Amino acid sequence: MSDADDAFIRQSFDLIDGLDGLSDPLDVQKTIFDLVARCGFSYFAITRLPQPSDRLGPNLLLSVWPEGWLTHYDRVGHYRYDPVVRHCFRTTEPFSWNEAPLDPDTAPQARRVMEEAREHGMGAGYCVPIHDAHGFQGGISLAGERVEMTPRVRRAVHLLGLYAWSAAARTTSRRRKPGGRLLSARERDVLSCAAQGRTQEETADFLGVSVETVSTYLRNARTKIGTRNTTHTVIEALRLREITL
Amino acid sequence: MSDADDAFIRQSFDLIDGLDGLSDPLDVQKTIFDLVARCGFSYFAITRLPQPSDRLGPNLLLSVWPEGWLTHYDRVGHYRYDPVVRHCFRTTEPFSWNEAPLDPDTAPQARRVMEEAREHGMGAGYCVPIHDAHGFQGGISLAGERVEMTPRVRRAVHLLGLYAWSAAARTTSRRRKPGGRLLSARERDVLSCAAQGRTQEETADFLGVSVETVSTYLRNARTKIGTRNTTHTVIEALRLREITL
DNA sequence: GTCACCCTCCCGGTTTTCCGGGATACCGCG
DNA sequence: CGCGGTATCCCGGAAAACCGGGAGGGTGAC
Repeated sequence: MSDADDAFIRQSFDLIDGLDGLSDPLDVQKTIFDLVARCGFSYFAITRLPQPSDRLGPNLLLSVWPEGWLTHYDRVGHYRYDPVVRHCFRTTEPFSWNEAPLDPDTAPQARRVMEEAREHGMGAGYCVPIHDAHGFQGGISLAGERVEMTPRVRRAVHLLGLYAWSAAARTTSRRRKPGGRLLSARERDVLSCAAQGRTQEETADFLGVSVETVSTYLRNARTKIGTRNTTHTVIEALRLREITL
Repeated sequence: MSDADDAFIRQSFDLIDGLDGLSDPLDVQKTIFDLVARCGFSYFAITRLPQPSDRLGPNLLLSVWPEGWLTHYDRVGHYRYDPVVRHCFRTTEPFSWNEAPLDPDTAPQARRVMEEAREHGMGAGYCVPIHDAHGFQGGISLAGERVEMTPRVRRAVHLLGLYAWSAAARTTSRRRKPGGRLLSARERDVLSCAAQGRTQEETADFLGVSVETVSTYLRNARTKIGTRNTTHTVIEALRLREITL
């Protein structure tokens, strides 16, 4: 309720207002970092996540992160056990790192991740998970020696995280191009049809090609994604965002 | 940037701060409505959504809605064609009702929904979709004759919507009993297996039943959900949250 | 001007799923 | 005590999907 809070909130909104206009990811990074620093954090990272990957590096969008931490994190394979990452899959609410529960079966590894983070100057952190219509997409994490934010500042950070993430995803247009896609346009077409329950014949009709063509597309999609049948392929394509509902 | 905006934002944050303490849904409803009215809206609704339901009524959490609109909406079956609802499935970003795209195949029905809403005093609206780790969960819609909000107010409303929704969901403990589910446990099992690419035979092995049983489950699930084949059923079951990935 | 895709079509044979009948048994509700 | 729902199993024929080939034409890249 303090004036400091109000000032921070106003600045957050100012920043959010300004994000739309930015096109250089470094501008985004700098302005976000300024704000992040104002609430006591030393580091932050905005990252796309799940993806067929067990490393964080290739998925990082923007970050100001301790020297050597990322490479270490990836080399050791922390991604798989990081309780913060895991918790992101389950919740849409922002949370403090220490609130992330430890899975009983990977608790030792998880503790090690947190321990090593502490040694790198990140004794505490705050994470805003980002979900879209298909589930967990990524997140923004703030880190420092300690976290001390009023509930009100947390909420401002929550909102900031949502918009910062989309600005980061937009400006670092890593992928997104059809070149980055796995499937061809036609392959996506037939999978969309399949998802709607069409048979190959109906799909062929709908797309104005022969059944054999449709069959070929489905087969190619199967081998490309490495799936076992059409149902499996549709589900995976959905997860990979090759198609939408 | 105006003082009015700042005042609104401050009040939004005050309200959000206060939501945690409320346990009576009517208190939540009243305070939200006060705030909603301040940015020019006459109505609002907070609703849980997809669910095995083609009616909105049973899923409404809190609302201040025009007389007779809801019953009409449900009687006519608008839920299935409402472009605002449909758009909620695809996006996590708040949007104005007029930004919701019309699906080409249901455009006439969709236009009718919007037309009738207008006749009920809701010529414009603003919707904040709510998603959780499993996808679209519900939303909060504000409505009135016109929408005129500055970008900054929209963002405050966005944040407000997120917290109002969880407060509404928490206080109206309208729990969906497992009895409310459409499919039986076994039917869900076989669909999960199918989603992972298993054939009926493999599924039978996995579940320790005969292939015929698996086949029967799939068939029953098909007829229950009203789908055309396994792929279609899996997709729909996913949408209805009967199964998860 | 190859090379690599993509789009399109075709074939024959095999596997899988779908369809629409069954059947038995258990359980809870009224 | 039926009635409805679930869980389990069975059958035979029809339809659809899958498999592994082949093959021609287009386009863009190196």
